[in-house]
Amino acid sequence: MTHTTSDYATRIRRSGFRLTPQRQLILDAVCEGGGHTTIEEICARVQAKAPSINRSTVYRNLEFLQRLHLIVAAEIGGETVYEIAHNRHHHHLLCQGCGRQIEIGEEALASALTAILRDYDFLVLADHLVLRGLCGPCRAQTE
Amino acid sequence: MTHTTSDYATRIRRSGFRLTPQRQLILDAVCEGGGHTTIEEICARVQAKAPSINRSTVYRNLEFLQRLHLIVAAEIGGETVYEIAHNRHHHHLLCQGCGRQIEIGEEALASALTAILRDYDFLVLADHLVLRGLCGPCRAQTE
DNA sequence: TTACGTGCAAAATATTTGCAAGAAG
DNA sequence: CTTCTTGCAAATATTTTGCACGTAA
Repeated sequence: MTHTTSDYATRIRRSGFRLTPQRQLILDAVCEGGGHTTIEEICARVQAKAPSINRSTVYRNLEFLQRLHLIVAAEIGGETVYEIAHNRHHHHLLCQGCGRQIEIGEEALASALTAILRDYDFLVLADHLVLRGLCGPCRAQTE
Repeated sequence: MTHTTSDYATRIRRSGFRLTPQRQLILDAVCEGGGHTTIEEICARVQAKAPSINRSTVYRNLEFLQRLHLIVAAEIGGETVYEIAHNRHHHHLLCQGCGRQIEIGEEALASALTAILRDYDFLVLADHLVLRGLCGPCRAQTE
């Protein structure tokens, strides 16, 4: 969940791009989100530290950081959200009751996806899926 | 995949709302999409038949038809898409190579979701999931 | 006849782009 | 120095809203 700045710095420079304060702050902002973070939240965090940073810079860099696979995007309820890229593929459980996010390894769905490959001749590439539902406490509360 | 107008008409009227030509055309447009249809496609189809129908009417009615559970929405790549509501829960496989859509029953993921309930005490409610990947022919082509 | 719905236009949001000035390497 | 980046502003794109008029039931 944490990111060591130097690592990212190296990867950005190695790719022939520059590590600007803006990029660091945007990366920090995505990281601080813990799980999924919206553009709005990213802008807020970034501009709290450096108000002069423009929205378009945020847009451009979120796309840039995705291209370098330093962050990944997912859709939740029509909204694009971002998080720091893990090496390990994984998915998320998002509780509609309390908003809690649970991260699960890709193995949780692996057998189902294998079955789909077998039954439908279709290779699912979807990493980083968001599955919505209800966690135990919230289900108990609803009943 | 088809919808009998009278059935929908009845359901709309029973709920105390009106069946307008606009609503019929919008419902038809969603239906013609076969699988998932974007707002843009819906507007195009609707306005081909009745150019005077306004975009805002389309927006309003897509929301309206969702409330009545006559259509359902899903997100693909940040875009909201619509389709006629089935009674049967199901998911979609979307080929990133050729754009082909394959519909799969909910049972394809059932065991995985049951395992998630057991392992994480989390009940996944996500019906109508969109899984992206590559179909057989497209995988063969890529290699 | 009576609300429910629609078209229109304008407002509110969200995202993208061109360009000159700034700065990382 | 070089050219990648940024900020700014304007252009686009997308969605929502208010309101008077139209119409389904």
